[in-house]
Parts: sequence; structure tokens; C-alpha cells
Amino acid sequence: MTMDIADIEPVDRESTAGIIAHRLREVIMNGSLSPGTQLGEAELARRFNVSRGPLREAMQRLVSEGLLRSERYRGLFVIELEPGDVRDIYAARLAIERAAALEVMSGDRDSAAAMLDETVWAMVAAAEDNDPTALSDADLRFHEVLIAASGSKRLARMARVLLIETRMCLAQLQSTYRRVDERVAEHGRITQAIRDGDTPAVLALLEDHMEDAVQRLAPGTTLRG
Amino acid sequence: MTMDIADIEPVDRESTAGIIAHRLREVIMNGSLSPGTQLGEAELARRFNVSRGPLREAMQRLVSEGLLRSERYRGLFVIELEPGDVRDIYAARLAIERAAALEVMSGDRDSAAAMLDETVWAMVAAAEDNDPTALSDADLRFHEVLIAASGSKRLARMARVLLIETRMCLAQLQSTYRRVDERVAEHGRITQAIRDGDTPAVLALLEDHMEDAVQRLAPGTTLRG
DNA sequence: AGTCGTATGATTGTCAACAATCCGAGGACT
DNA sequence: AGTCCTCGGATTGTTGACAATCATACGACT
Repeated sequence: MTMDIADIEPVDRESTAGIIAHRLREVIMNGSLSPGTQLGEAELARRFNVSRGPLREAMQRLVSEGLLRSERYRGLFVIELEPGDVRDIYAARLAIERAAALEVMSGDRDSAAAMLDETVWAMVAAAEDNDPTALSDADLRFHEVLIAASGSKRLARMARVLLIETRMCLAQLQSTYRRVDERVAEHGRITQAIRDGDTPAVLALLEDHMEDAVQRLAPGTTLRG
Repeated sequence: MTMDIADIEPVDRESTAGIIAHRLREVIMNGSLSPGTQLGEAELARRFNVSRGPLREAMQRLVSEGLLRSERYRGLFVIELEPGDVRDIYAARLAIERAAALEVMSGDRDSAAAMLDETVWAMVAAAEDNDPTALSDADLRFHEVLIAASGSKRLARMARVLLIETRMCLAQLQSTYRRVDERVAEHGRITQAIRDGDTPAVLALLEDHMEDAVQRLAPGTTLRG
């Protein structure tokens, strides 16, 4: 970790609305705010120790991201995921992650695989500790890293919301996980296929990965038309 | 257009922030606000005839969508598209529209093709009138309809920003359009392939469509790794 | 009993004033 | 000439108060 003159980049402290939005996203993601609950401005403002102005600005961000639903003169509510949404989320994720994977395949595969391996190790550790939360965290981080490795600002931006919604699915449906070994291994196989440069295998594995998740979370539906 | 009891759905007038965000998006899209320009809160508030509160809320929406860039204590600016962004935008669009097309192929292809045809006709009319603005509008509408036909809320949400950015690219680089006939015909071919149920052709045509655009707007770069 | 109107409390939407910060011009000093 | 400091104008960030709207409970009427 050396510091170089080239590493200097313009500072711009995040705006208050940005900070609050960030923390709100986390709270929604980890399930502390279950879907459908109303967010009272006054109480939230007190909790964050800011006035209602910046808080409302933060909430408008989440509205545009689709995480909150706004009813005029009535309030803002955490979105509720209907059955059809599960398929929609995973179909969208497949679209994004497929594109990200393709970018990775024509880039620095080895460094990407190395970063992915770290998240797989984290999954292994979480599995050994029998810590389902850490396992899900590492799982999502795998996909986050994959998308980040693509280097695409826009894929990353779009994926952020999708991964939050994925977490909401998992929390809401408290899915009966498949054997953790298998779940971890699947990520390992994707990583290996990336390292090997086997593009068709990567795409096939990704599709299977999403398809499995959909069938587990919303039995009876499928990604394949 | 008959009215049925089943058509009744809960009314929820759009919030003021939503209306302003909508109009701001349009202004940014059609190029009245060129990239890099600062948006003064006071002046905009006067123009929209609202106070700064709702205006700021609207702007926060565009920030989270990536259309505005926020510098604390300095202001909000319309994003500037750097050379690499052109490729990023079209790569992301390909990911989204590819997924949308796949959904359409396993759905009601004929009704989708019918709706797409309407936009192609609009392109033909615009071409005959020699109206480049109308041509671009119809072009974007084609892709908007394609994504809407997929029925995916999330694909639609993600595409909205991408199509705005596409318009910004076109305005900024005022590209030397290819022969309009060819441009219109390409959309016609995609529509026809959808109607025919020829999935491989649809995907190939879509990829070519995006690849052509990238090479036209950012010579020397390509989508294909 | 059931329905309609009304009052009430709470919540959201809006606003205008105040505080914090930044940019640029001008001057003092080396 | 060049650098640094300071000050003024302008813009953004924040706040608390006020207006508009909604949900609920209660009572009058049929």
C-alpha cells in the first residue's frame, strides 16, 4: 500500500443525503425494515439526528431506485416483493451478471479470479462457522466483485439495487437453503471457469446458478421461457 | 376504450418531486441542458414555481440515477460523458435489451411485433419528412417498446436512464448518421425476426445494432472483447 | 344495525429564514 | 513577479414553523 502522487483524486465528501441513503439501504437490506412498513419522517429524522429536509432528500433517492414506494400525503413504504418479482429480479440479475462476466473474460481474468476466490474463501469460513448471515454476505459479495471486475460503471449501478432486492427475497422467504457445500462449490466452479477462460462454461454456470435460485425461492417458475 | 370496474386502480397523484424529476429528465435528454452545466437551485426553483425544498428532492432522484453529479457546497452538474462512457452505455444497453428480447420471444411475439412496427412506421415517416429529431425519438421509442414488451419492471427501470444517456450521446457527438434507410431497415429486420420466432437472428441483429452504434459514436472501440 | 357526516390527531408537503461553505478579487508582503 | 492572506458575494446545506391532506373515531340520522 504505497501512496503515490497519481493516486490523489479530488475529495468530495458525500452529501448528507448520500450518507443517509446509504444507511437506509443497509437497513432495508438486512431486513430490519421489513417490506410494507411505513417510514415515519419525524422518527427517522430524530434517529439520524438530522432535520426532515435532508432525510426526505435521501428517501427520494431510494424512491427512484425502486426500494421505496411513495404515496402522496400518506407516506413512504418499503416495497413488497410479490411472487412474480422473484423471477423478475433474477432475470435482471442474469442479464447484468452475464454481461459483466463477458467483460471479465476479455480482461484480466486472473486478477478477477483471485478477487473472487477471496469471497469463496469467506463463504467456506462462514459455512464452517455455521453462520448463515455471513454466508449470504459472502455470496452477495461474490456477485458484487464479479460485476465490479467488469469495470462498468453502469452495470455496477444497476446491480446495486438488484442485490439489495435479492437480499430482501432471501430474508422474506427465508429459503430452505440447499446444502451449503453445494452452494459454495457452485461459486468455486464459476471462478475456475473464469480462470480457465472457458466462456461458454461461465455463461452456462451463471444461468444454472440463477435458475436454481429462482426455483428454490419461487417453486414452479423458471427463467427459461 | 370501455371502462370496467376491474380497471379501477388506486389513485396516487405523482409527488411534486416526481413531476419535477420527470421534467428535468426531459430537459437533460433533449439537450437543453448541455453536459457539465451547473443547475442553480434558486433559478430552477423560480422557473418551476416551487420552493427549493421539492426541487432539491427531485434533483436527488437524478443524482441516484446517475444523471446529475453532486459536489458538496458547490452544486449539481449534468454529467459529462467521457469517451469510455459511450461503450459502457451501449454494453449495458445490449445486456438489458438482449434479456428483454429473450423474454419477448417466449411471450406474445405477434403483439410485440405489432407495437414495434408502429415505431418503425414512425421512423419511416420521420425519414420522409427529413426530421432528424423525430427520427431519433422514434428510434428510442422502438427500444423502449421492446423493453416494455418484456413485461419486466426492473429491465424497464434500468433502461430508462440508459436511453436518456443514449440521447445525450447522440446530441453531444451529433453523430454522422448512417444512411437513414439502412437505419430504419435495421429496426424492421429486428421486428421481423421477432415475429418469425428466430431467436438467434434477433440476438445477432441486436448485437450488430449496438456494435454499429458504438463504432459510429466512438470510432476505434468495440463491444466485442 | 347500518350508513353518512364531522371533528380530531397525526403525518406529509411546502416554505422562507439562517448557517456553513466555497470561489474570486484585491492587497500586503517577500 | 510571485505567493499568501483576507474579505465580500454568491451558492448550497439545514432548520423549524406553517399549510394541506389523510385516517380514525364518534355521533346523528334513517
